[in-house]
Formats: sequence, structure tokens, C-alpha cells
Amino acid sequence: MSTAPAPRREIPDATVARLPVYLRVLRTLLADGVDVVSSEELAEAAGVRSAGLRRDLSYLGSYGVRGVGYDVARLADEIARELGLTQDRFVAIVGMGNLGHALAAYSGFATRGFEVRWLVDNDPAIVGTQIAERCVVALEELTRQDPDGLIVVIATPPAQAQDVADAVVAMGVRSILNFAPCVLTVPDGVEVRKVDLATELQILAFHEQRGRDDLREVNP
Amino acid sequence: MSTAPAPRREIPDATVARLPVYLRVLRTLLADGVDVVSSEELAEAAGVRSAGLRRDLSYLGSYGVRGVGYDVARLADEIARELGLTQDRFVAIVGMGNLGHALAAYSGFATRGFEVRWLVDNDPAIVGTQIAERCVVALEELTRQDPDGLIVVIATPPAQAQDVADAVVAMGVRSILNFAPCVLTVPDGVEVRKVDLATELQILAFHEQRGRDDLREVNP
DNA sequence: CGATGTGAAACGGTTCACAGCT
DNA sequence: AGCTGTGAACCGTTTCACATCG
Repeated sequence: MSTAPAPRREIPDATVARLPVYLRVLRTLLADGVDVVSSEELAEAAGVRSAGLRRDLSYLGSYGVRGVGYDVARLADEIARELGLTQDRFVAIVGMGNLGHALAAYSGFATRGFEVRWLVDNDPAIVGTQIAERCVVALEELTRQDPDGLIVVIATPPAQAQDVADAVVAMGVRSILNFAPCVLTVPDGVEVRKVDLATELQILAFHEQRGRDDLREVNP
Repeated sequence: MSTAPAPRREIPDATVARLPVYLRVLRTLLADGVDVVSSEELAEAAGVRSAGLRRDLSYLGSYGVRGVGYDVARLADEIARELGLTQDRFVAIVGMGNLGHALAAYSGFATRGFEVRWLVDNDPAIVGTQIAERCVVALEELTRQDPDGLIVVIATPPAQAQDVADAVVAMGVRSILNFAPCVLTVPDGVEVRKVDLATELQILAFHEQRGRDDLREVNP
């Protein structure tokens, strides 16, 4: 028996993807001692249009003051709350190759509210060693942990990525960031985001080529 | 005097962003000895809908055979050509911290048609050393190179990213992949794509939280 | 017959322009 | 007077459904 649909504000995916950028800019402003900002200024700093910014923020509620602007601290808090960042979140990085190794040492996670709590690899020669002051464990070990709110970063070769995904989904993980250049298949309710470095370069290569062709048209 | 507009097919950005995925899948199929594939099968392997896949491919031209499917080798070639991958492309990685170091050693670039040709850092202690069998040079040195078709990967701390961008834009670079968590301002005609790891985690955190809330509604 | 290629409808997101509030 | 919040128009993309053709 399904009741009325949840009255929760449905925030568009495109907006969600921009909230982290706004948050980062707001925190920079805060550090600079700015305490009120207009949609125009914030949009400029975030690289978006002011109308779009106001639309995005309107999904969170009315936190601006007409004729004045937005309270920087207040808005930062609201966005952080909406993103679920009021509680610290934990990250497990699976695959201690070049990339996993660098991610383990990357300071950008900790400074933005994420604690890298587990480093995982299945190579017996690596399990038990220390990387970035953290002990590397086997996947088996990770799957015994509490999956609640845990984000798993997959940095294995593509051939093993699906197996890792299956294993962590089975333990209850519902958020995966995939660096392996392959498509992951997961059940509904599990969110996968992918970062494919070669794909990004290929997209740039396309525009690079198109740009050159355009120049030829004008100036053959 | 401008003549008739170029008859070039205008490929939507959304399609361009998927072409690299199709290409990767097609090359896997090729390696497995598959030589014909239907839109249904290819879409499944690429994680998209078959109708969308057919629409995407239609922008490249009619390379399918009705009642049969697509020739794998032919289609892979067409996509590679469209992406400008028939010529090898060069990459410069600027910033030899953790991330830059890992990217320099990452084999995923070379295997997908990109040669990492320059490693750049401005720390005198690092310039001149070898990383992944390549000598690290100063930014100054990079700016004397031919920018044509060069893609610059920025992996510096955010405070230096804009300066690096300005310098490489000035030398004529028109494609930048930015790993620094900040907004880059560049002139028209320069393409910037960004990869922000913490942002990806924050987007996942949002869905993670929403998922938990949804569970509570059903099962409080 | 079977799978492609594509009009047409549906959708989600962006932009415009201004009403509404401080 | 000034800036936010938003209805409405607009635009790009996705999906449907089927005519088309090998």
C-alpha cells in the first residue's frame, strides 16, 4: 500500500553535481573573511551563470536575502548538510597499483571530509605492508567491515574491477567510485560514478581536432 | 566573404562523451575475435540503451547493415578517426606531487593512444630527476615546445593551477585536463575538462544519504 | 525477417525576464 | 533600490515506435 509520494525536494542530478563546487568556493570565501555574497559573485567564482546558481540554491530552500545576497557561512552549512557531509565519511581504496597508491597518499580527501580508512589489495606481497601510514588488508578483510556510509574506490586493473564490485556490493556497499576503464554492472540502489582518464583525454582530442579543422576553414 | 556553412555533422557533446566508451568496448570485442555486433549487444556492453547507441552512431554516418549489425573493426576505425586518434597525441603532466607522479607511471594512457612526453615541475629539487624513465623539466622548458595537438594535464596544488593554465594557454595549448580542485578561467577556444576526486566522493555521499533516508521511509 | 536509422514525442535542464521581498 | 526566487520559454538529449532496407 503506497502512500503519497515523499514531499522531499527532488534535487536534479545536474544541481547535485555542482553543489560540491559551490561548497568549495564558499569555504574559500569564508577563509578570506567574506560573510555575504551575491549570486552574481558566487556564480562568477564557481564558473556558472547567476540565474543557474539561484535556481540550484532554490532547491535547497530560501537561504538568501533579497536585496542583499547569501550568508556565506549559513549557505556552506546548508550545502554540507544536503550533501551528507555533517558526519565524516569513510573511504576504502581497492587496488594498490600506481593510481591506488597515489590516491592513498592524496591529501585532497582528508581536507574535504573524507577519511581513507582502508587500503586493500589481494597481492600477498603487498598485504600487510604500510602505505601512507596505513596497513594494507585483503579484500576478504574489508568485506567483514560495516558498509554503512562507506565509499569504495576501485583502482584495480579492469579485469578485476567487476569482481571487486560484486564483493563489496554483497557486503552492503552502495557507493562506488570506479577508476578502472570498464563498465561495472551493479544492482539498483547502488550508485557508481566513473573516472576514466583516457576517456577524458579522448574527449579533449576530439575538440582539439575540431578546433584545428575550424581554423582551416577560416584560414586554409 | 563567408561561404556556405561547413557541412560537417555537428556531433552533440553528450555523444562525444560516449564515443570513447564505445571504442573501448569495440576493441575488446575485436580482441575476442567478434567481427559483427548488434546495437543491442554493444549497448549492453557499454551500459547504454540500444536506441541511444543507434542515435549516437547515426551522427557518424551509416556504418551499420540493417538486419545484421555493425562491423566491429570498421566501426572502431570510424570512431577513432572521429576522435582524432589516428595520429598519436602527446601529453604533458604538470605537477609531480602524488597524483602527477602516479599519472606519469599510469600505463592506461599509452595503451589508449596517448604518449606522455613531458613531465613538468617547478621545484628545483625535482627538475632534472627521472620519473617513470622520463626527465622532469621546468614549465619554462615546456612553453618552448610545439603546442599543436598537445594536451596539458594539470596536477598541481590549486593555488598554482591558474598560473600554469595561463602559461600553457599563452604558448598555444588548447586542451587542458585539470585535476586541481579549483575553477580555471581560460579564453574562448580553449577546452578545459576537470576531474575533481573529492567532488566525486561528495556526489556519492549525497546519494548515500538519500538512499538511507529512503530506507527509513519504507522501514522506519 | 530482423536490425538499423530516424521522425516525433517526452524529458530534464538552462536561460530569460520580472514579480516579490528586504 | 537591489538582489533573490521563479513562471515560462527555450534548447539539447533521450526515448519511443516504426518505416526502411539489406
